[in-house]
Amino acid sequence: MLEKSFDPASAEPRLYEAWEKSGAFQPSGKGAPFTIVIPPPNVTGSLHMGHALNNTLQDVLCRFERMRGRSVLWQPGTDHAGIATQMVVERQLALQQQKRTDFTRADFVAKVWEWKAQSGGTITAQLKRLGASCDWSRERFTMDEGLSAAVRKVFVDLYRDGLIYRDKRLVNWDPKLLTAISDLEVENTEVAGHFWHFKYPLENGETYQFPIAHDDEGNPTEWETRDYISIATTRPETMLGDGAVAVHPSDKRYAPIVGKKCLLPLADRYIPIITDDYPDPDFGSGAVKITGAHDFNDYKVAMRNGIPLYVLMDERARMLHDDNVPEKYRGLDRYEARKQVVADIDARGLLIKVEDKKIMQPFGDRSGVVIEPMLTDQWYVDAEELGKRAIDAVEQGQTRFIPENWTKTYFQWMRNIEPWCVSRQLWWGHQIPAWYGPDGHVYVAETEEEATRQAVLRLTTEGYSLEDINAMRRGEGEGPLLVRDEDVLDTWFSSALWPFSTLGWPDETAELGARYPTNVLVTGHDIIFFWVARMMMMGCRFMDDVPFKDVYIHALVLDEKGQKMSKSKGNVIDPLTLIDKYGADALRFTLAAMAAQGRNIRLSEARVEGYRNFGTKLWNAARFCEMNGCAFDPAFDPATATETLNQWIVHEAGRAAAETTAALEGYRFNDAAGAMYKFVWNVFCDWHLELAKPILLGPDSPAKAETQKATAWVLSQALKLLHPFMPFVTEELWAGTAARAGHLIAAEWPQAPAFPSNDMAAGEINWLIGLITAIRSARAEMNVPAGAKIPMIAVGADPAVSLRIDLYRDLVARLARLDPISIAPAAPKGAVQIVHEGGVYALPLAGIIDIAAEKARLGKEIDKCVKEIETIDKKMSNAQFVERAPIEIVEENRERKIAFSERREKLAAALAQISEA
RNA sequence: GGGCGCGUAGCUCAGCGGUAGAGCACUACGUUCACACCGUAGGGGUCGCAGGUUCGAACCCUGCCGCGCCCACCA
Repeated sequence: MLEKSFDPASAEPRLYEAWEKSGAFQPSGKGAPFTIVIPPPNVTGSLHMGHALNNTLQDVLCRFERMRGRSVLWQPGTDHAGIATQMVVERQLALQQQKRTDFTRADFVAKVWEWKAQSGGTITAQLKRLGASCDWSRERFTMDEGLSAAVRKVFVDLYRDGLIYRDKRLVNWDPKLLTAISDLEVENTEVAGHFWHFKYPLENGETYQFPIAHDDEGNPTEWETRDYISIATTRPETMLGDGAVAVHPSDKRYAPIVGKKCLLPLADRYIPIITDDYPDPDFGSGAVKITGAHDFNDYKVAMRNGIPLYVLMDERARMLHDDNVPEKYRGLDRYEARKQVVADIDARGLLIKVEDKKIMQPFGDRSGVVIEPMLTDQWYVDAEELGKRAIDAVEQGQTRFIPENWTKTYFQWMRNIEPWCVSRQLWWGHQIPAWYGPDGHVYVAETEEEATRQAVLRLTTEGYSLEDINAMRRGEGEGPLLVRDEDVLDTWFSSALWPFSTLGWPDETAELGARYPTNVLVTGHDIIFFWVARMMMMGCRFMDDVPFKDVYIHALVLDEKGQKMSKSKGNVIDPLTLIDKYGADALRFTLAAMAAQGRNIRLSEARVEGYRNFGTKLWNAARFCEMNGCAFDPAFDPATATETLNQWIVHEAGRAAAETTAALEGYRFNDAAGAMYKFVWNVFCDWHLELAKPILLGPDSPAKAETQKATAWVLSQALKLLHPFMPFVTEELWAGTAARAGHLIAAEWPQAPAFPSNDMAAGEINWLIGLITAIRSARAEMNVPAGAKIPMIAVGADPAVSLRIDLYRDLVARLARLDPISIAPAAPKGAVQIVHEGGVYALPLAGIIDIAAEKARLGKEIDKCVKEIETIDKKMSNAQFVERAPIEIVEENRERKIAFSERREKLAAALAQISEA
């Protein structure tokens, strides 16, 4: 016996455990492989709405394909999330008044592992609550031994081929986290700032004529004598590191002083005035100060022109104690230094003006502090070279993006790609497999032994004696033989290998052979660059093939007002709260139903509630079946059904199945969910069960037996079709409605041939539904009390209609609340008349009928017909339309016109009659 | 500056060349034995604006007006 209602809280854990125990999450071994690798959530993470959507969609696909007989592997795992995880642990240390540097690196890393062991399972536990059918026996972690080995191998291999190299150049430096970060980890935000205009005096009191007024043709008409060059900056403190002032070569205003020198105030150095294409003569003064060591643009100009770089700041963005920095600024924070510089410039009478200005400022996406361009040694991946094949693969369609427009985003980035800075000055992560020898040479190898071997070999040829070398190895030399690079790799480096490293690479495992390329990657567009592009590069390079055939890019989940959810805004909707309140099925169905391609999801709780109600509806339908002896009979063959009603519902179920299947094949999750929603609620519950009631509640008969079986059969098909979306409630009903051998999760997906279509039956039942609806509508408009039974007369029914009336008399009577139903040649006086599919049906309400209301109703109906007819006439009278439109369309219009005309005539007759009465 | 996307019923959104749709909200009615997390019926839209293509446009094209996102070095 089914309970009165479904209780997700108790059923979900129980069902999940049963699935896992049954081995359903593991690939079956039969059927073609279907593989998805999960976008590994951060170990530090907890489930947010984005995860909920992402994993719901993956689970829908996995369950769908599993039921279709594929050997499904959904590969789970988590990401070590370098910066994020290190920050979490450091925050915990801070609570105990400790900091990372109180520990040795090894001890700190051990602490992180400890933390991971304790709390790292949070997100996977939460994924289970969602119902994710991952193969947990294969769970991986980006820093586990196998994946770390893959990382080392990839690094060494790329290094050997010159695709990874060490270089000193300007990087994005995070002065809070004290590490370099990649371009992608920088968020440029517009903030209110200032634009300071300074005078740099010319050397030796030199002067020149500077135009200050122009005629209509742009020729100067007025000049002033200047002994300085005017520059403007948003970052005054960097002026201390200027190496030159640049003007555009075509800028005539400055032509007289190009090649001369000006004084760099405060630093009291002389710097050259040079030309370069970079300055825009129409912006600011047209002259740009060049601070090569602290600005990306200036760096390029400095490189091109051989201008020296003056490094001003330390790793915390404080002014250096260094010759480059005048004494009074040393040790100041960059913003303190800024104030001081402006004040000092002003004091010297060199401040021309200060403007308010919106400026784009770079912030670290994790630290939130302003990023400082810094000249440091870092490791870089040659993304341009690796990107070539990744671009080709998408151009040639080996990987396709869905929706397709994301290919454009992908190409745009890939075609303008910059070297990828992969080293991070952190402790938590994959330490770079590079060692430095006493000669400063770098040895890159998968193991220290190998690096040592290389070092020994090289040093011997360089003239080091074996004795010295061995002394260094023993630690008895002047220093150690090798010192390992301290840096770790960008988290995305290991993530980039995920599709093959989790399948066993570099070992040639069976999975790797069978499952790479994986079928589809499901992810959000926010990590196309971070992750998708990098997987494409690494996959093409190391597997010689793309990592996935399809990339399904899903929406972002926003709040109901369309705002990004964020803790600071306080508009975060917690998926677990919704699961607690409405069940995982309701949340899943909501997300799937709203996952239309190319659109963001504005989640509202009302919607979740609505789909919870849908689950309840399904549950109650199943209870109804149970109470009425609709027992599932495995021997039942829908093709043998002889009852029209049963033929019809099988036909309709088949349509729903086909629609759902096609939608899922095309990643149209919303259409798939919508098709099932409509079928279950508006077809199966609203009509099939209602129409079946008289038979089911009536005496035993072959028709009743067939209806019971057909109804149970259709319900079980619906459970299958809904299972990918609502796995819990459907699984519970699967077990609760019949004794079955296996779990629903392992059942076979309904195939089209199982649903014989039957247009005759469809036509008949749809006629019946239309008639009942029309009568109900008329009753309501005539204010007939809902409970009142009234007579109906089928007027002048032709033999076919008479037959149907006889056949469905009881049903119509029951569902439209009629008694009796008769057939007569003419309508009685004062009756409400309904026109439906060419037939006229009269409700004799003499006495109770509101004649005015009925006239109004008929008038409205007639108006509708007239309007339709007019529209059609307009089309048909257009010779061009008849000539050029497809015949089917013309024919369709002709038929519609006939139908509307007939309807109008019958309504008009009814109106005439009621007017007489 | 470049790119992507969105403006359709009060709200959230489907539809994307041939009869304007759903959910929620709203109104009226309902003690019909699965379900009030329900049932029945209903109201509500010049599909942002203006042109164009077409026999026909919410849908295709162009421009404009709003809104959002991503990328980018204007000091």
